Amino acid sequence: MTASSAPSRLSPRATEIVEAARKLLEAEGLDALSMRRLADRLGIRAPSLYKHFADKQELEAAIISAGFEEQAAAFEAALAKTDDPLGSIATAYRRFASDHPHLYRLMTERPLQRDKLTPGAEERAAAPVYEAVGRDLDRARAAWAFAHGMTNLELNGRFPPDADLDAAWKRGIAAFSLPLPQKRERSRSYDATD
Amino acid sequence: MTASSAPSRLSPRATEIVEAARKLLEAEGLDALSMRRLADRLGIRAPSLYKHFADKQELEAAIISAGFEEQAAAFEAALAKTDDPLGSIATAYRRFASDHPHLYRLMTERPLQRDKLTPGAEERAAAPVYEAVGRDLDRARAAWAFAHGMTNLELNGRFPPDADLDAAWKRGIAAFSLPLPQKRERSRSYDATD
DNA sequence: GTCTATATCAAGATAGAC
DNA sequence: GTCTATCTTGATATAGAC
Repeated sequence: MTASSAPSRLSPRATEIVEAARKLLEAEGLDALSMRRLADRLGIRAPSLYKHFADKQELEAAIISAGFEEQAAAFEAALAKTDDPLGSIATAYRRFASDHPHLYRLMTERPLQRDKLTPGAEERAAAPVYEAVGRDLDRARAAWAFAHGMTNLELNGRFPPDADLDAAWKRGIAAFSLPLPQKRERSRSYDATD
Repeated sequence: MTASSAPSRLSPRATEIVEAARKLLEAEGLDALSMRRLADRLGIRAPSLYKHFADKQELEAAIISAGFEEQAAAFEAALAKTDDPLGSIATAYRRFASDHPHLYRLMTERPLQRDKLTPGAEERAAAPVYEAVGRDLDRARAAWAFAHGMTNLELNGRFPPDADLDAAWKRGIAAFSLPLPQKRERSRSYDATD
């Protein structure tokens, strides 16, 4: 009974397993992430995994938690040195998803089992977005939805192949950015229709 | 060989099967949509379904095509009688997804097999969004991404339970709406920071 | 921490008769 | 258009030995 249902520190071996699982996920996609195939990669048998994780959900939650931590670090770094907070975070967001599309899917495509996640990880990833929009909750949620929507539609190949997605990203970022305080004249420009 | 891989008119029996499949999907979710369970609902055996559809993907494509047609009709109706095109379409979009969450997921969560869809159905559903934003492609894509992102995050329970999602929707709709031509003063108001 | 053996279940799909 | 019989594959998970 090494495994527990409450999120707790992982043993060294469990950490190795999570890392292998993430590699498998990123290399071959969500459908390939089965206990059998993971065990194959580790050179052990599938039932052995259950000594480290109570069930597959717990393993997935560990992967997701690690993803949130990584996302949080990327967002915090993006925010640290920029005068375009939302643009900078959006770029980091987009990059994270395109670097780890299958991980991103795992993290977003289903309801989160929050009780199994590392406490605080999700919040830590969300906080920089909130900061970047001037601590306006509605704006933060709308901006997040925009970024997630772009990412998801892009990952699912829903845009035409010739679509200028950079331009669409820019349009959305502009729509949710705070006006620069030092130049008041610009506060109207990004909504000019033509 | 009743079934074909190219999208063609469905036989009456095939149409019945698609309707039953959609009911099963909407009632019990994507995981429940198996050939066996569908056959059960129809009172037949699973192999019989393969006389009407070459494979499961073809059946799913028929469901998705019907979903696009329905979405298109809803959007066209929403656009017909309103002075707030994007707001009106957004409401229709949100309603479609909340009325048919599992269908919405089927329609959005994976890459589309476009060669199996009813020709034109996807485009017909997209056209009203394009119209609603003044035929600005970047704006249309950004607005679509916002709406899809809100919907997807909502369906996946990613927002806190006490989040004011109506407000977030309003904020996003405002961000992508065309300024009203007759009242020029309003064109700044929806971007006021505070 | 890993093993073998096994339970249980369900999926998509085909062959060929009627 | 539907049937029975069957193939093939793969999943999560448990028991109990070492």
